[in-house]
Amino acid sequence: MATIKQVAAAAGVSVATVSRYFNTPEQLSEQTRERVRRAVEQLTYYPSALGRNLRTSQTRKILVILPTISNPFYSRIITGMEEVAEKNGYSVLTCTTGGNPESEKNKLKMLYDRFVDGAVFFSTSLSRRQFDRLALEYPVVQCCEYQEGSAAGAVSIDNEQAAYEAVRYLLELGHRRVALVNSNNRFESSILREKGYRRALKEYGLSVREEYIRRGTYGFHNGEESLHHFLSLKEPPTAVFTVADSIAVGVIHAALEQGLQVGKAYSVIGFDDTSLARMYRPGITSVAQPRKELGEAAARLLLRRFQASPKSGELIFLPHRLVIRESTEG
Amino acid sequence: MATIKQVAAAAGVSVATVSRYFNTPEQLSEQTRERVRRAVEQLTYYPSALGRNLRTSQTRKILVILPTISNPFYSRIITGMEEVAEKNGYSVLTCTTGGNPESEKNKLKMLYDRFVDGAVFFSTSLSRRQFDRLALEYPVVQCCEYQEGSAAGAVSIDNEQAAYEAVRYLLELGHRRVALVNSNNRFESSILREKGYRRALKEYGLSVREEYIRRGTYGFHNGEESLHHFLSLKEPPTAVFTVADSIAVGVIHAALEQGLQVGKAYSVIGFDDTSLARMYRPGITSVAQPRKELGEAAARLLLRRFQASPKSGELIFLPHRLVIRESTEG
DNA sequence: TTGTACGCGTTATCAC
DNA sequence: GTGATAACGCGTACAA
Repeated sequence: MATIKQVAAAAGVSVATVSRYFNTPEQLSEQTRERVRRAVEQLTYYPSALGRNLRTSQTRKILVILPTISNPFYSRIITGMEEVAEKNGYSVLTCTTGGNPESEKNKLKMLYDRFVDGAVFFSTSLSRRQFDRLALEYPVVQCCEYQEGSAAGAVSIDNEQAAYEAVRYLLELGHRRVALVNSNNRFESSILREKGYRRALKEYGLSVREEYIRRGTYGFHNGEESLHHFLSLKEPPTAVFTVADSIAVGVIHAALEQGLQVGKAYSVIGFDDTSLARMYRPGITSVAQPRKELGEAAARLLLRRFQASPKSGELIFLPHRLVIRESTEG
Repeated sequence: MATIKQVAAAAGVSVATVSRYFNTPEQLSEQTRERVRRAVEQLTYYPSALGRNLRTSQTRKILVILPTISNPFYSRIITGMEEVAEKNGYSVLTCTTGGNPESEKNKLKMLYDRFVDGAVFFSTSLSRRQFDRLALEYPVVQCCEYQEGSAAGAVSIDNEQAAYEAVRYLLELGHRRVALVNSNNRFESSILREKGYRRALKEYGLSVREEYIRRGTYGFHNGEESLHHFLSLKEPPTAVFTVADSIAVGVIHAALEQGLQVGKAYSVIGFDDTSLARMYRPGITSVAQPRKELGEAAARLLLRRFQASPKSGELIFLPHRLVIRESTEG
């Protein structure tokens, strides 16, 4: 690897001039520029980020911390972030925690040791307190989740309202026995979606039956098992609202196997409107989040924190919408 | 941000001692260790990667360059890489190119400027020549794809044989009009899978009909459109081998809409055995790759290159297997 | 327009 | 066991 020194020597100029060649080439005379150009080419020199980062004390890198990349939901969000980031001279790096707190702690080190300038979190296994402290010290924002009152900004849809509307739609369809398959984590989104579910029932004068509420993973199996559980009840529900398309697929899959007619008579709603919802048969009615916009907003929020220090955690809500398909219409 | 100097001053020791506190604490006396510990805590000091990386001229980071994370296929591969990497003190960072050559070039800068120690490629938009040059200069390996004779090592399944076996399975089922829906890129995997397809037909004394071969994206739509094309032929195929589960879903979706009985009579095979193949109805017969093992092997390959310089590109093949489901059995 | 010289935060070498 | 000090590669005042 060639260093700036070697290039300077080869070009017969000072290292400062070589540095200028890359950073403010217009300051150089045509001649010098050419001489440096040749030396650079000759030695195939490329300026080291190691030196530059140390000198400027920034890396121009943003870390996105994901629970997993197995969920295609994240893809477009990240694309959105990237577009905004690159437009501002930043690169986006992603890493996954697998939902493992240990692993997450490990990734945080990149923030502590300044390997990246800031980070975007989705879900986090940090406690509210821990995350608050983190947000106070490092540029950090949340996407699709948020801790109220944290110094970290956040971008999200209104999960309570979204769930409310989804369930209301089922009620409008005539269903009176509506179940919920939630996730068993303590994420704000899960709590809020359950809240929305309860509000809709209440509004229709229906009481919440605890046996209609299931909590588990975001996996396919959670859906399957939940359906079997529901069918084992004396009064099985006739509609199911789930907090993920993958769960909805599990529910529908199992329902069809049991000979249920999934559609208007037996309705199922998913969440996130992933490609799964579109491709499955029947197509799955699902709550769509504005993914690209979520990513863009999150990136902008983070970039803003690089400039000014946090006034207080800015909270941005973006609109969701219910995409109707055959799983509630067929 | 506290620096090592400030900590040294606060603890009344030299910076060297503070450094030792983090790197070789056993070298310090109980006393000193305690004094440093207190100073570190007091100032909430955390060693900067910027300084360390410069000094050691390594970052202990591996970059994984993906076309997209929307394909759940990659998830377990990356998990495998991470396990091996972390066990060796490396972290895995991923970034996506969206298949965009421009974007890929951008990510390569992280390699050039030593922001990461090495990289794992899946598909690449670099030409063979370009990739070869890259591999000569930087620690780089390929996963699931490979360029024969490149200095970069690679881990992959035997795509030709895998495709051959899949198609042979369709032939054994009695099909004589077997179509292929390939991708339209020039990746080695696509070329080899087509080769395998042709070999199987040949072995059964069947001629390859060009109208039975379609090339497009890995998307759902490619499958749908391909099926419609096939049905427009005078002699439509009765079985379709596709190079991705998402394509297979498109084919099946469209086929069912056309009233075809997908199963033994009209068979479809996918590739990669993603969760999609398991969850779709009918379940999709698919060629499974040993994902975790692919990731582990790729990581090991890269780590080895960090030690010794490339003898020549090592090529590792891992076993695939055909997972039979209803789309060829129902 | 160009060069000199310092410092960014760390680790490694060499003394003591 | 501990301290000085010289790198690492770069950017940027400041001087020329």
